[in-house]
Amino acid sequence: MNGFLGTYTVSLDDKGRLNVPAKFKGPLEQDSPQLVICVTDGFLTVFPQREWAANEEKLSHLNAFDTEDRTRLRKFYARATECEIKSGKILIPATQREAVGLKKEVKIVGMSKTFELWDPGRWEKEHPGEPAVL
Amino acid sequence: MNGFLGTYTVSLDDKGRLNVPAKFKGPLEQDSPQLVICVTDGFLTVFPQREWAANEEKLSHLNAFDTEDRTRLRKFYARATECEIKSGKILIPATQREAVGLKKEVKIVGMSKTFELWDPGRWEKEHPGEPAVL
DNA sequence: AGGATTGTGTCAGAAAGTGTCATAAAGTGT
DNA sequence: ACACTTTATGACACTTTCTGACACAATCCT
Repeated sequence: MNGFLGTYTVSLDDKGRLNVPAKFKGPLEQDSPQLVICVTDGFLTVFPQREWAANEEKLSHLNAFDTEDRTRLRKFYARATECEIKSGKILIPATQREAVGLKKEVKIVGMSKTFELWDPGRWEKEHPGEPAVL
Repeated sequence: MNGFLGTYTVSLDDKGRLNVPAKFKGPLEQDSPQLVICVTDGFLTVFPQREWAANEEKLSHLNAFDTEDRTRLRKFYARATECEIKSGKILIPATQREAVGLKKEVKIVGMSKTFELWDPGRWEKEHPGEPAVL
């Protein structure tokens, strides 16, 4: 498997659940249904459990007793939420949807080890050169 | 399990009890209902029993006869209180609520092994870059 | 002791999250 | 091009969680 590739437009259901495209289901569920969704600059990044753990590892040198380090840790942890795929769908917490302006339609962008969720409008604004269908 | 992640806004009830979000209940109650709440710089840090013990361990090399070390220890111990989750809620002692200005609304910020309690106003002031909803 | 304050358990209604299914749409093989 | 399979959508019923409130217990104070 080559990880998450490609761009899809999918819809959120009435409760804000993302319908995960079939191509992403495999890689996502293969090690565990757990995943972490993190607010990044204007979009959401979805980390499969294993990948999140790898990133967390990189912060292990920071000292939770140090005020500055704590601020750095907070930036990382405060914006994240643990989620799960259930029945092929992922519930995106309302706060996170609002943080990046997700409405009914969502662009899913594969980034190999992770993937991103964008509001189509914002995606278009930040990637004006991209082919329309993507 | 990834520890405490994410930011939630919850309310204190009429007696100052924190409604612990469902996602935090598991990790909090798993080893014991005991926890320690400590006044840090303008917010409260909540340590599950086990995590508090681990931190205490790290301070064990400090020398209680050394003036500076004693100051450091005092910072840690004097500001802490032992609490418990009961019926899914944690009673935050009035002195601690007042120390960091907690009113009806409280921001809960996951920090992996621990989590923090902030007054929303203060949080906003110290983290102006954060997405508004967080 | 009596009264005030603080702490605890519980519950009902509202809000948010979850499972399932029917239909529609897209993809596949012949 | 056709029949068939897989995937996506929207809807609904159901469950869990959150909130605010109340009643009661324990503690403190004078």
